[in-house]
Amino acid sequence: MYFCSIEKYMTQSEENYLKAIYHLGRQNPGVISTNAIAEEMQTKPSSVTDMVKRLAEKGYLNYRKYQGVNLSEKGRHKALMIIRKHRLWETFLVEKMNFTWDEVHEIAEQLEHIQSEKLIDELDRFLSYPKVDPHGDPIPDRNGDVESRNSKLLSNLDINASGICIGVRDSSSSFLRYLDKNEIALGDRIYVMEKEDFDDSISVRIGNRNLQLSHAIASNLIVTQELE
Amino acid sequence: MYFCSIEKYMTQSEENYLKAIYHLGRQNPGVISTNAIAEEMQTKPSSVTDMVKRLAEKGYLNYRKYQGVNLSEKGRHKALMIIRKHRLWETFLVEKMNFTWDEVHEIAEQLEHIQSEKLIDELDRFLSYPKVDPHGDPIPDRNGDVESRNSKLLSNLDINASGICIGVRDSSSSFLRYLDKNEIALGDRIYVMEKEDFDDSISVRIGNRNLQLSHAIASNLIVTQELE
DNA sequence: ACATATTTTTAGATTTGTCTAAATTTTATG
DNA sequence: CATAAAATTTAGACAAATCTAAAAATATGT
Repeated sequence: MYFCSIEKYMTQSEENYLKAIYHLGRQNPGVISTNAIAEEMQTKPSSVTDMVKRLAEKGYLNYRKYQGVNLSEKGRHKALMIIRKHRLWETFLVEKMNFTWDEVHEIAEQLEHIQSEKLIDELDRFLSYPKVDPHGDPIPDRNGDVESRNSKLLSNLDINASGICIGVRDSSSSFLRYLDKNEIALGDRIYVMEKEDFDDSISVRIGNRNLQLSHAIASNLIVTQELE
Repeated sequence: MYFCSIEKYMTQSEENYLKAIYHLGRQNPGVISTNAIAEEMQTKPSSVTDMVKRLAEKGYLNYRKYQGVNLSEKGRHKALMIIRKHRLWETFLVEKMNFTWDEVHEIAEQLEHIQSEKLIDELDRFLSYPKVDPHGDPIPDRNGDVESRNSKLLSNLDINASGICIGVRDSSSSFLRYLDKNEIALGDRIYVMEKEDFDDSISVRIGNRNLQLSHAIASNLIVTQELE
């Protein structure tokens, strides 16, 4: 458990960098490069260097010149708290405000910077302590603990295997709208019937429908690891 | 009705100035001085001049050098939309998030800058279209219309008159906590028994209790105008 | 009315977060 | 291993929002 010292608020920009660095670290454990952060943040490497120095000075990052960065324990905890806020707000927007799962990201990007621990804990209670957000991403608890799940990408399932769809790797609205259009939803059981070597597309069965999914689609659907 | 052109978002600072100018205009109709804005915003007159110029350039204010400012129709509408958001969020915090009326102001100051018309309209629906916020302040509707009410300050009621407490002029947490401690709440009927010339304090009856209220208190309680 | 006080504005500096362009360090290649 | 390529950092500039100090305009008092 991380104990918080009394400290000044971070700026929104600082919070956004921390979140980006956290996400990059999940995708690709180890040290994170300046260029990777710049791409993730849609900014220039020189801007990243400046910000990284500031965050390192404040103790959120471990940084060695030319060697890339790593979240410190303090930075990891802070990033998890921002992600907790983001995902709780997304859940709120879908569950209570009649938003669809492809509409919530941008607004949650704004709401995640609201500073009030009490508000977030009350929101959590109000939503009955949800474990995952509308995209299936796990919501960290108030201590920063995240429930880990056995999961795989649909594209990695073998023929004749099946899994329950529990999340999306890409939560862009275009991908989400594709899933809506093809009536693929979280909770659906997906059975892999065939895999095409040439383009890595797969034939699946969902309910009583057969669908052909491209690799781009299948590699962005997260399913439970189920032993057959 | 005001028709909105497609326009860039305002910064939070710009929004805060607009809101301050709106409030100053209500307190004291006519032209608003640079110094008054500086005091309201807890900043320096030179900073106000800079901002006022920008807001005037963007069409939110009428400004003549050395002559003070006025909200334009566009500025008034924008200010009302910010106030609508502020008061809806305050209502949300009290009604759904278990906040007390003295805790909500600062968080609503953050939330009022969230940019999403749909979110605000959904929030309005979710709260069943409230007419007033937890402090009794009226909530503008989505067109910027505010329900006007006949109201008076308690300190202006005559002896033997009575009124229903419908709002507070000062919503600082110290004043609100004073009211809580003395069990004075919105909706209470207050009967004026006596007025003391010397210090303008008044004796009132609320329910079956007699209370002595200083002028500072009585002049911050808003009551309905009731004819006897 | 005229000198003085007050208010308001301008000019120049500061901070945050960004940029471009140039310099430096690391990595890759022949 | 030397040199080219790529990645990273530095230096200097800019916009937003603020400040201080000085200048300009307006208001006030006798």
